[in-house]
Amino acid sequence: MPSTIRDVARHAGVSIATVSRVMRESGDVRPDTQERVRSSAIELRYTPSQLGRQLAERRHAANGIVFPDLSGPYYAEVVLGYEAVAAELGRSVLILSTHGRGDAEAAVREMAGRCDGLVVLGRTVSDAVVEDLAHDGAKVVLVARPPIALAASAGVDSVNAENREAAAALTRHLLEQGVRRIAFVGDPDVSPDVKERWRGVQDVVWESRTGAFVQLIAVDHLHETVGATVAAEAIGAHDLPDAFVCANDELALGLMGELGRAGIDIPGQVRVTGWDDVMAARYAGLTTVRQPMRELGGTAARLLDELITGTRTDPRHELLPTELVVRTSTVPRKEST
Amino acid sequence: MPSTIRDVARHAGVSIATVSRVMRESGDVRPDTQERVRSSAIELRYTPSQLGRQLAERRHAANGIVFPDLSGPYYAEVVLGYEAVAAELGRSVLILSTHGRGDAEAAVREMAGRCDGLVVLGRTVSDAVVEDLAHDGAKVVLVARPPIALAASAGVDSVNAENREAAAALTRHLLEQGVRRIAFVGDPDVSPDVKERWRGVQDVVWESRTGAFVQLIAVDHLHETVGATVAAEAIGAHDLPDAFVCANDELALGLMGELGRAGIDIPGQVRVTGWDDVMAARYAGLTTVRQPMRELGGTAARLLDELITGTRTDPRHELLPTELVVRTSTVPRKEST
DNA sequence: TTGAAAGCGGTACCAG
DNA sequence: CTGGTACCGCTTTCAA
Repeated sequence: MPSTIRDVARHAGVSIATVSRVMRESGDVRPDTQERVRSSAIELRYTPSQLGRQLAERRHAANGIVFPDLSGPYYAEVVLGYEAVAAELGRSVLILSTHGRGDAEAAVREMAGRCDGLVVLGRTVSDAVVEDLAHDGAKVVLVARPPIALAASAGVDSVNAENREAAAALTRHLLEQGVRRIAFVGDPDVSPDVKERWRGVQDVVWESRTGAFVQLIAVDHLHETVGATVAAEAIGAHDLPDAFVCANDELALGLMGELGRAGIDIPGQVRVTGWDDVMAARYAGLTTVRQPMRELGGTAARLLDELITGTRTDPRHELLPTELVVRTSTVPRKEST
Repeated sequence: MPSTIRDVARHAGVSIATVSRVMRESGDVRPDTQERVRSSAIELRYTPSQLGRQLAERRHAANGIVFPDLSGPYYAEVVLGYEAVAAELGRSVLILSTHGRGDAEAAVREMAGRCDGLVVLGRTVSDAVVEDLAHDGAKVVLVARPPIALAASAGVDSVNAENREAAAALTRHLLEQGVRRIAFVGDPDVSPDVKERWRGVQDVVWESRTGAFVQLIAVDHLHETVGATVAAEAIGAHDLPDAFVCANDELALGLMGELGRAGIDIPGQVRVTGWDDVMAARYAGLTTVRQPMRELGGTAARLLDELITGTRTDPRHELLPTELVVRTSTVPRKEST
């Protein structure tokens, strides 16, 4: 239906080679010929087929990003940051949410075949798959997921937000508030990030010599409802810790809601912390750790571009700083934002 | 670098036609030949090139989605709903955020050349561009944007959330609370959705015969900070209406924050409403209107698929229901979620 | 400066 | 059931 390079060539009375040269502004073409081709192209509403072009150039000028899902601001922001930079670098962006689906691996491979490189976020596919892709020549950048160590995986970059030290800072903050018994809510095995946070908490608790201790409430899903359930159980068992350290804000917010309904005072009777600093955290007065989500995506896009263009070949691993945000869920109100 | 269909053909001692047949499970191939080809393919780590395939089939098996940006849950959810259904239908998803960029039109055209059809969200590109794309054979579905009327634009579907009636319901709710002076915050010209909401409010105010009236505070951007500014100005001018009806939740939340800091009681002295029902709205007790964001995206994906596969040719326009969510920003607390 | 032609990696028709 | 081959639409030598 749309016109092809041959249509234009015929119309302008030149060869397809010349049309190609004009369209991509490569090679020398006499101005008047150029003009003729241009007007023919316009008249015929000609747009070079991306497919033909890509096949000939053996490149997609597109890259992908794989994430677990897009609910909650976290991944959305990362994707946004990624898209912004990728667009700036002149590349299209393909997205793929593995969500619950079991066919994640196949889907990711499919996607890999459609782009020059991709970013893999968190727990979406196994390291084995990533290595395999890299082995097949795909350029890969890992985000919110520890670097792959294997020698074979040279050329796989990674970008992460600092977790362990931030968790430590958060924990120190709690200990300063007199907290001794901490309950960590979240499953360290569900995501590498959570594992790091869990470690950071343990680090401080152990070395603090304050008699503080931490228990693990390993909930596999990180939703509001799960948080509410955890709170309800703790309340029912008359077993409130001094502080709930939650793996993310949603969890913490759900938990706070339930505690509030039960008439339990925060931070008087129990303190609560989250992670991510989503918008709702501010309105709920939730102490949390802010991550540079946008930058995570943007940095990944840059690294990926370097890998694709071959500007750099040695793997690189970035660690972006995070920030503790203290609010009224851990410190009695005085002034807060 | 990766092996091609010819490599496999040679290795298996067959023709490329046979390899193609085996790979796509079309045509009849003797089992043992099939087996031979399969093992060759595996041995050579052969994956059919998407590009070659797409070019030959003259289809991308991908569709795009264009949105203003991804901050805030609204577009993120729509995109998520879209991706989920598209994946289910076996199509890859390309995203494009026009954000502030001025080259939106070029970017969208680029994208159109990479997929079989696309969804255009809200205020991203002009109707003229959309019509042009459609004219060039692109399949288009509009979301959060009124249908295009022009005859030439046959084949452009649309999906929208109900705005006017919901705004009317919201307004009636306010009038029942004794509200007479309403300030509508948001620019009806900034988005078609906002315009509809503005109309819905006017509808009720005019026909109510209660002496109620509404003034328009046309802010062009819909951020928290803008909301805070509007509130600050109203406070400074000692000019508080009975209710602020905001074009979205962010705006309303920013406004509430400022009012709260000024010691003004909500809903005692002034009522506030938002739109979208973002997570923070619940924690802030904000009365708002919930939109089926996920469904907007999902429905768009389905319509688009019908257009692409040619299952349907006549244009279709869906209107999805919305729901008024009353919270404490308009009704003094008793019980709330 | 321009054109002819050889790919890029598949699909699918037509013989055999 | 299988092979030969003509495309799909564009890029890029190589000559003229």
